[in-house]
Formats: sequence, C-alpha cells, structure tokens
Amino acid sequence: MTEPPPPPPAPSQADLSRERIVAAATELFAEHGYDGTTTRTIAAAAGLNVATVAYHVGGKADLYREVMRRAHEAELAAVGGALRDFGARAAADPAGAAVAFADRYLDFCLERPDVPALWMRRWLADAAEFAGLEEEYTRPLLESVRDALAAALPEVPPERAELAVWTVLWTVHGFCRSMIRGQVPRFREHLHGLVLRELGLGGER
Amino acid sequence: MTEPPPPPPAPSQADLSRERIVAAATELFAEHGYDGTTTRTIAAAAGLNVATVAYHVGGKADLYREVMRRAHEAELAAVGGALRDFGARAAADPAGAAVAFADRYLDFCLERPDVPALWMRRWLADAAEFAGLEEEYTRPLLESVRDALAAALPEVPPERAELAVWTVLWTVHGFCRSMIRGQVPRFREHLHGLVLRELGLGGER
DNA sequence: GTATCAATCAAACGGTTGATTGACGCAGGT
DNA sequence: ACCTGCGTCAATCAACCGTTTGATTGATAC
Repeated sequence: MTEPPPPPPAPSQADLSRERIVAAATELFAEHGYDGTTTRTIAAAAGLNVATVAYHVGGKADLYREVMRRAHEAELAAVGGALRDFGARAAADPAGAAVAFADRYLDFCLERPDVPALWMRRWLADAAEFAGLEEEYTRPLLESVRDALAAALPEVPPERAELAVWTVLWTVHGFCRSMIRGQVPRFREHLHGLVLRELGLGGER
Repeated sequence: MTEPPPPPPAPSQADLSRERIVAAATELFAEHGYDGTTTRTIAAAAGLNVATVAYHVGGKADLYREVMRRAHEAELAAVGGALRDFGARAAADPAGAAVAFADRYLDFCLERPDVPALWMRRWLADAAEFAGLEEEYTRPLLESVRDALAAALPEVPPERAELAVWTVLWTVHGFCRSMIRGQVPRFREHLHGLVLRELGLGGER
C-alpha cells in the first residue's frame, strides 16, 4: 500500500486472445487431460484458428505449462491468504482457526473446480513429460501448509500436521470432482470434524 | 468346497497371448491413461504385433473396458474378503476389526498399485466415453462398504460411515500414487488412527 | 496515399493413431 | 502327403494429430 497501483494498461488484442486461449485450455485440460485435448478443440473453444494457439502461446506443451502455472498461482494466493488469517487467529482459537482455514480451502475448490482437477492430473503425471510439475508445485505448497500449521500449533507434532494436511487435501479434492451441490453442507460439516480430529483439537465426539 | 475344482484346462496359445496383452495394457493404462497409451505400445510391451490386439480383444476401447473390469473384480474380491472378516469380528472388537479392514485394503493397494491408479483415472473420466464405468464400479463398491460398516457397527450412523469410507479411500489412494517405501509404516499408523477417529471408535488421542 | 505491422485465417505438412487386410507358418486330423 | 483352421505378421488404410506456411485483414505511422 505504499503507492496506488497504476491503472492496468488497456489489454491489447493479443492479450485478449491469449487470455481466451488459456481460459479455454484450462477448462479442457482439467476435464479431458493433456492427451485428451487437441489444439483444435482449444482453438475452437476460444473462437480462434488453430494457428493462433502456436502464434500466441508457442505450442501445446507451453500452453499446458502456462495453465498449470496459473492454477498453482491461484491456489498459492488462496492458501497464502488463508494461512495468514489462520496464523493471526491460531493462538487465541486454534480450533476455530483450523476450521476456518479448511472452510476457505473448500470454498476455493468449489469456486475453481478446475484447480483440483488439474492438481489430480498433475498427480497422475497425465503426460509423462510434465512429471516435474508435481514436485515443483504441489510438494512445496503441501510443506508450507504443514510448516505453518506446526508453527502456529506447537502442541501438534509436524508429522501429524503433515498427514492431516494430506488427508484433508485428498478428501476435499476427491469430493470436488463428484460435487453434488446439495451435498456440500453435509460434506462441509464432515470436513470440520475431520480437521479437528486429525489435528487433535478437540473434535472427538 | 462342495466339489474339488476341476484342474484348469491347459491354456491355449490364444489365452496366453490374450493374458499378456491385458497385463501389458493394465500397466500402461494405469500409468499413462487411455489417451496416453497406444495400441502399438501395448502390443510391443506384450511382445506381439499390433494386429493381434484387435484379433484377441477386439479393439482399444474393449481392451480398456476389460482392464477396468478385471481391476474392479480384484478389488471386489479383496474388499469382499476383508468385509467378511470384519463382520465376523466387529461385534467383539469393533476397533480391531476396523483397523484390520483398513490394513488389508492398504495392503491390497500396495500390492496392486495399478488398481488405485485406474480407480483415479476412472474418477477423472480419463476418456469421456467411459464415464459410465465410474457409476458402474466405484459407487456400488463404496456403498457396499458403507452398508457393511453401518450394519456391523450400529452405533455408527450410516452417513458418518459413508464419509469415513470416503476419506479413508482417498487418503489411501493418494498415498499409493506417491508411495515411498520407507514411509509405509508411518502412513499405516496414521491410517489406523484415522479410521478409529472417523468411525468414533475410541481413536482420540 | 502508402508502407508497415500485428493478428488471423485457410491450407497443407509430416508424423502418428486405431484399425484392417492378405499372406505366412504351423499345428492336428484325414 | 494333403488339407484346415488358428495365430501371427508386415503392410496398408483413412483419420487425426501438432505445427508450419503463405496470404489476407485492418489498424497505425509516416
């Protein structure tokens, strides 16, 4: 907040097209995977010619990497913000802070269902040439959450925090793929209890 | 056990080739998905010509369905056996029975890592044309486990049992993809506590 | 008015895909 | 010795893949 952000420059035509391509690719890669998506499908979904994909993004592989990079950036922002709020609240109300954190992550996944899908495809190494993205993106994020939890909750051993994060992550991601809107409240309630139990914060019942 | 099983007839050459094709396809589909696997790769891994795949199995799509069918059959057998043992033991020792059940499922997934991988690919609807396999295989299995748990543990409400199964399933499957052999004992211990806590069987600590 | 440039397009490129064909080797029965 | 049917193979097919090409458009600069 040291200076007012400069007004964003008017996006050029190239920026607009590039955004449409990346947006279309994000949805298609999340839904059908790398090998299941063709550059022609992406171009058609973006309302552009096939050649423009190579023109703006450089190629299918680069486009995939860009999609993954953005998905990770969005997740990083959401998790980072939630972790800050968690840290500020954890000392006074560890249980409430943990539940709020899980809630925000669930909300993020419900709002951006492509992120868990891409996360899972990354996990499966959907395309062998992108196996490195897993270690580049997912692992550090997981470890940062573990460390933040362990730092703010000194009574929780880091190993337990890590496995708790692991369990919550997979449970939420798995749920988001089969999301039936009516089941969200029920799942959210289960998630609250799960987090408290796995962190040993008095959720036993 | 009413009659001694007849000695299995000597497998014909066709049977041998078919098995080699299915075995190779299982591994490749699990590792690279449907679109990421070619009939040529499968044939090469089986040490056969491309044409023999079509000759024995009918086509790539039929082969994929066969692979999924067998993976589900194997899982059904493992889960079925574990559920029977669970039912026999649950009344006297619900906690021990639940832990033993989770243990056997983990062992099965470690022994057949292709099954969780195929399970996850089915979940992602790796190939859109096979979206039905999810509801055909996974859902009923999940519900049968939920019902068996709820029946043997009357103090556990079915809804809680379902979400417990859900959480355990995803946690185990996710772990099996990133399996690092040295971490298995630590994960197993976590899994025991997870099961007891999620079923409310006195695992709080 | 003219030259320039970014952005887009239809068309075509070489390569790969799943599937098919027809020939070949070889067992077992006649 | 001769046939018959099964299993396998190399060769081939049309369709599709990602990428490239050359031409066209419309706005901008001089």
